[in-house]
Amino acid sequence: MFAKILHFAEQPDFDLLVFRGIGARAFGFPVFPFFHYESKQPVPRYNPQEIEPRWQKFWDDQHTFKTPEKITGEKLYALDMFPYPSGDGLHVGHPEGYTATDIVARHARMNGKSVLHPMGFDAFGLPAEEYAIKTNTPPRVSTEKNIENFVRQLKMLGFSYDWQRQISTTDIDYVRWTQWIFTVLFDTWYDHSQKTGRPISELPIPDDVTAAGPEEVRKYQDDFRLAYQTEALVNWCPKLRTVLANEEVVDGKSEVGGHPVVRKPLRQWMLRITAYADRLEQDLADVDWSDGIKKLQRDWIGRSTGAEVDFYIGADDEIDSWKSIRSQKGFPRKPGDDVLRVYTTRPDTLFGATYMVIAPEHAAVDKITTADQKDAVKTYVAAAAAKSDRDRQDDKTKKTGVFTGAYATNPVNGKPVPIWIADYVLATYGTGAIMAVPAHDVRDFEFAKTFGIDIVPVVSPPEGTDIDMDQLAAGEVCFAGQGTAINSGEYNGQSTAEFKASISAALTKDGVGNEAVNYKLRDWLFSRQRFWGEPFPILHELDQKKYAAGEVEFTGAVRAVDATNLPVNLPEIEDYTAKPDGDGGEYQPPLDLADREWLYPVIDGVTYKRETNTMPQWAGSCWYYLRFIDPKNDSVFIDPELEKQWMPVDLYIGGAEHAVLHLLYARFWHKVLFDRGHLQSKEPFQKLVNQGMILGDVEFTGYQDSSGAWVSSKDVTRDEERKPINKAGEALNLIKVDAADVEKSGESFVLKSDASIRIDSRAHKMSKSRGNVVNPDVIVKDFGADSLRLYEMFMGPLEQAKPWSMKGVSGVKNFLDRVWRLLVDDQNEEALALNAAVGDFEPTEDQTRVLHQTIKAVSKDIEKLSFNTAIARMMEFVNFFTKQKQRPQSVMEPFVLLLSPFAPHIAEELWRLLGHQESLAYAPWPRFDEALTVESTIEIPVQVLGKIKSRINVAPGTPKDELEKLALEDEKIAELLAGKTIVKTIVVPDRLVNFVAK
RNA sequence: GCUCAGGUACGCAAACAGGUAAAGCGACUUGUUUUAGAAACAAGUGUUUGCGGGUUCGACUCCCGCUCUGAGUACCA
Repeated sequence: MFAKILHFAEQPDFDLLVFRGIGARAFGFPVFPFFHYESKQPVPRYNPQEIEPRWQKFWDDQHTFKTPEKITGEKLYALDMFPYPSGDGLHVGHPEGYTATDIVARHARMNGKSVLHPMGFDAFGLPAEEYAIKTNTPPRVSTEKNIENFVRQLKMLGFSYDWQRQISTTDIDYVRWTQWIFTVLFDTWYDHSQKTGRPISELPIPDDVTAAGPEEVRKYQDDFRLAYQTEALVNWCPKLRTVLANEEVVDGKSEVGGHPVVRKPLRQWMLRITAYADRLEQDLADVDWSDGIKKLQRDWIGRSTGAEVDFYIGADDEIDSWKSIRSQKGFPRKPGDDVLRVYTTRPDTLFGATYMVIAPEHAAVDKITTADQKDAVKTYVAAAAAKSDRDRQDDKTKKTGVFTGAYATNPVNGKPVPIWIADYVLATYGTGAIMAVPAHDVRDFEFAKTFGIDIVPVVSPPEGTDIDMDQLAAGEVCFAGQGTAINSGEYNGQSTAEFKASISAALTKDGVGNEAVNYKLRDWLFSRQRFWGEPFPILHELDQKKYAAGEVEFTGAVRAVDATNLPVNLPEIEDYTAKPDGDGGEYQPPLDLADREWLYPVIDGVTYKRETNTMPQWAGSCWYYLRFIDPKNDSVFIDPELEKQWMPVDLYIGGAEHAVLHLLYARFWHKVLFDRGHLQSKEPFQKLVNQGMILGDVEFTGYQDSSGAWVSSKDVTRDEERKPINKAGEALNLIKVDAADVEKSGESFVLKSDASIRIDSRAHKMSKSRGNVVNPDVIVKDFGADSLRLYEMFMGPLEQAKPWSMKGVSGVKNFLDRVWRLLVDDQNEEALALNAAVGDFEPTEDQTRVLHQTIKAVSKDIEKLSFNTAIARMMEFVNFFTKQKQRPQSVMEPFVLLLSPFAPHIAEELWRLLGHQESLAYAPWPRFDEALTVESTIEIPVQVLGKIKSRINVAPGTPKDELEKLALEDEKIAELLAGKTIVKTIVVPDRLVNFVAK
């Protein structure tokens, strides 16, 4: 490659500066010479730089891809996961999914379907705000600039979006409806008995609450809303000055920027997604997603069933009265002060519960701790609070804990069990307390071993398990599986399943337990202390007297902004770099910098303070697919009639990184809106496909020690910071090795100069720091948009991760060049003219067959989203017809149509050359005739004992007995079978003949 | 540790309700033509499907075990 470049650079008429600028310096990879066509040269050579912008302008001017007003016939809603418009512009990963949906959309239009294919931008979020803080530029300004750049790049790739429908989550008009949906969530409670979300006004209020007055009623209602506030222990990132969702914290550090995260209590808005957990899980059955993604979502929801059980911790002499009250009144909704409530999936092991553990953050910690344990507990709890999630994780195998000094009573046998505090119990799951059964739970087992607590086996393993019964009885091993009950009084002998059922019934009868369901899924922490997000449409009532006196104090009452007063715009901020501080030196969100007029609105004479948290970036992406259907409506968020017509999304393509959160959140909102009668579709995304990641070009990496000697990669390990070290523990240097200096040896690569040195070969994720990022702008400039589209589809299966290869791009460019020459007279320098070989010929039988085979294969492959094979079939077509002296126009035309969804610009250009004045965007998709795809003769193998010995030529569809006869007549076969007896003959028509002979 | 995906030529890949292994692209070799260089055109090279076993007339495809790679996840009681 370098030789070429130098050669080129020596040319006096070659623009060296341009070359250097685009190539080696700016982007760090070689540039292929053929993009430097002189554009003065009019037409004969394929020149995407001239063709592509021309057709893009044509489509734009003609509104070619405008969504039809009314659906006629079938509809297709093809949707891409809209991008965050970062300042870096489009990444080559974006066009992969976008090209796939574009092919499907274009193909559907040609099949007469009504197509909705929109694009928009998910434009709230941290980077714009970080940029604002750094440069004091309003985020809206930089965001709009970035969107403009994204639109330019997307148009440059020739996607058939209906640009009239472009939206951004930051549009004031869009924010209005995002806020409106929040008010719906705020106004909704989940009725578990009817399994639906209902207006808060329909929430039944218990009499004692009503009697306590309107204030109590309000609090009761607030407890049930899908959007509610809580004082939550949050992941606080001091550097980013915001709270992060659990999902945004990776290894105790912020996902964005990698800053340390600590835990801190703060008032937060939460969304009660857990109320919908069951429906989110069950309705997965109705959608057409891969099993992998469904499983991912199911695991994330993490439904488990078991029982809640109360352990008595009150005064010993009152236990009998407690028991009798419980057996009369039953299991209360909220546990009282006299019990510790636990959640367990194994109520059948209750007899083996030899101690209890509560989380360090559990509310009962202070209450139950005895005087002599106070100091130890205090120390432990403080240490646990200071520990990051990362630290807790690292110590996972080492169990820590402290005894509270208190005991509870085991409800099944009345035995006292000690109560411990340990951080292996999570405050946020179940009830934050567990009954510990060390004989049958690995974690409890480790803990009990560490602290010398009794281990009582109560489940005998079934036969066939390699658990030693003696060891189990001695408390030396732990068995977590199912089996038969022992040491469990009257329950002895029951199987785990029977026991679960019978004990649950007994606990319920005594009022000390209840069946319960739990989820790993937690409620969604929905507020951020940031500027660049949707403001909450929420007003906090102020104490009016104190406000008049200049003090700000909340009454606790909260109301939503009336729909007529939406949107709540973000206030103008003068200094984005300022850090607002509250009265007590507490950190305040940036919106507290707003002027008083914005901050303290007066409604009906009452002064409120606006909520100054903002929504997370997920909010806008939760419903954008609905707005695309009706983007300009200013009376509702979507016209129900249009929603009915277009929903659900028929094909949704995007990165696997959104397989869990975005999809779960969007489905949740969708279901709430459905329950409240605003939507008619139950699920938003019918078919979902995750594209694989595009990795950088394959790199070879070797290792050298400090003396510069090579170290084979099999002798390299990683230290704690994942830096490479050799066996002696010395740090090693990573050395990039040129592909020319390595060769394959067995399964791995070795240095050519020293075959004992193994070299790592791997394609890495594209990243700025690695310097292997490929910029789509450059590819379009060098090869054209059609080549980029075609290459990204040709690399391999859509869902698979694949490495980028510049040589591959030139391969598909070469294909398009061949397509061009197939139809264009490249000798004619004067004007664009048809190749002389193309004409009004009658196609030969072979030509017809190749055409129909190609139509068939390409059509099927598009339906299967198997674009790489579709392209391969078109390459075969071109290889065949390049050799044909006569290329019938009636064959060339359908081929151009087949190519058009993949490479629309060149196809439009050739379509026009073939004499059509209209765009081919709505030309009917070519049909094939099955009969014409059949070969006149086929060659089939003849096997003896499963080994191929000969081949015979027959007409397709030759019947079995005929085939057998022909095979037997074959000379070689006859020779081989001579003197042997045929035991069995297998004949598969059109496939093979196999003789089993002895 | 667990879950999932995957291992086919030098690289990317195709075929898999079991039936001619390598379609297609790149790489490589040779030739033709044109050439300042590239390009174009033509012909050709390569291996038996990660390893071991099983089922079968027949296994890349199904089953069992192992191994390697990648992704996700992490005490969820």
